[in-house]
Amino acid sequence: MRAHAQATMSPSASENDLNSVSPKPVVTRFAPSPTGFLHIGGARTALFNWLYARHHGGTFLLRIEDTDKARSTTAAIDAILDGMRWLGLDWDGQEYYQSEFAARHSEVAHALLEGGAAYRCYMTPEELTAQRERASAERRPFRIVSPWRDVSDVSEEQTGKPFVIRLKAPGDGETVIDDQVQGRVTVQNSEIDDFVLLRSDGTPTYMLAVVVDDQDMGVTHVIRGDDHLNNAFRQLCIVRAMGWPDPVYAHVPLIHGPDGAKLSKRHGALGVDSYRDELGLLPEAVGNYLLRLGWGHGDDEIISQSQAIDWFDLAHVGKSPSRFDFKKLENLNGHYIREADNQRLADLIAPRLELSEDQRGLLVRAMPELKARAHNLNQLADGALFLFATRPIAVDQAAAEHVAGDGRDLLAAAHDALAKVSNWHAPALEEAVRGVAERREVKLGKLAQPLRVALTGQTTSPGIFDVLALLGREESLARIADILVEPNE
RNA sequence: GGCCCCAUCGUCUAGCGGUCUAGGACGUCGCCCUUUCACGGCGAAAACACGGGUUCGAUUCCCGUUGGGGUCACCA
Repeated sequence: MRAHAQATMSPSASENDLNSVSPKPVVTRFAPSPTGFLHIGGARTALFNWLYARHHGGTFLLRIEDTDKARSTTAAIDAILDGMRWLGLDWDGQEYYQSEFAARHSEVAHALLEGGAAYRCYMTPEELTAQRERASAERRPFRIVSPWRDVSDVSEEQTGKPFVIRLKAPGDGETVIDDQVQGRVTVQNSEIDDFVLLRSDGTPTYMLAVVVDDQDMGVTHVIRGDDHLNNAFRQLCIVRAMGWPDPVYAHVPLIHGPDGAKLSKRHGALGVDSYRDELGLLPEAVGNYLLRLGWGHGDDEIISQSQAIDWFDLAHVGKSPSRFDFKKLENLNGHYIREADNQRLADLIAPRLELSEDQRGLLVRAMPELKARAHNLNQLADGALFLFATRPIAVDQAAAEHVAGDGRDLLAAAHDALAKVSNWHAPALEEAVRGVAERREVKLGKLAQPLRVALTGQTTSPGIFDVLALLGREESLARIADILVEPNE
């Protein structure tokens, strides 16, 4: 699989033991399976686990559930780690890889077997499907009934055949989980079937692996997606059969697409890497959005990561699924772009603009004007394009009309006035341009638009005086002159 | 279909029996600011799914209906 420092499965976060007095220290974990990118729902689960641990001064662990070797890839693992780092979700210690604990999983399965809480089941796949089909034909719920459940002595001929180890489910009574998000949930034990612990090839199933790993890693709080709530009852059977302490469960509702159905590729469900690279979002915006999706703190909307750590709790996590609203995410992103450091933003978009050092300087200087207008980094980069365009600059079709007719005359007048400005800064430039407008008895807008088109090639841009100042005297006058000499097409 | 869960403006949510003629945010629509676009400011439309209870009093508690979601593998 993958080389990494040995992750010791030391029970509990022993480092904290001396400091914590009565309640046991909180240990949470995020346990993604590396079969794809870190999707947005996973990111939120990770965020909640991280926040809960940090809020309680506990430990946040990361475990890669790579037991399905056929579907797990190192590229997916890297994408997950990368996504978490980007979101600022640092995990404690080395990440764990579930595949490395197969022996331990098997050991527990056999312990269960010895203790009589599990049994070898020799049913063939054919027998299984036959049973399943019979159930659906009779329109009754399928629950496996293995003839091997209570067989004590197995014939020698049989023992040579392949078998799986199944848990002996309780059968009667009921199991209750006090879920920190969903509340008290009760399930009749008759609903819980004899699920597989160890496959016929000796590998552990997910159901077994999670429980064993959570126990060995000292996980106290299992915070995960709602889709695992049903599993929790089965997992609890293993926990109790082993005599281990129940973990605290918190099942967070899933994120849905705009149409209310589970978020999927159809909705453009993306990896967090796409939120960064393709959508041009800032990690603080994505984090803030994810936090507020399904959790609230009064009327607060803009919440920093440290505030989130202070405020986060499971009690205020909503119980119903929430829909993903991209508009709100982008609005938040606009806010964080405006808040962001100019140099940082310039560094973020410089690569896609392919700038020289000098040009980077200009970009930083222009940033206060540029960032006020962008909701994502793509818009930010687009907005900066005019600064680095080479003359004669291209003029948008729609913009061209502003530099024809009257506009052209005004532009000529502006050019002359600007050429006389000695102190090339916004205030002086404004004075000169306004002077022209007054003499020609036109509103400033009549002059500003042609000027904007000549300087940027577009009808929208930062304030025109800032544009002039940013571009500099020589470049500005040249761009205006270009328009004046070039006959309009 | 069985089991489990959920239900406040279009969306995210506040509300934890009277403070609700239901608050905030995004989005939408006006107006203001203004050289364009944004930003910002002001304002508007917009919700307690329905029906029964409990209670002096229900958005808040209980039951049912409807609607939505999750889950039913030798996948995780």
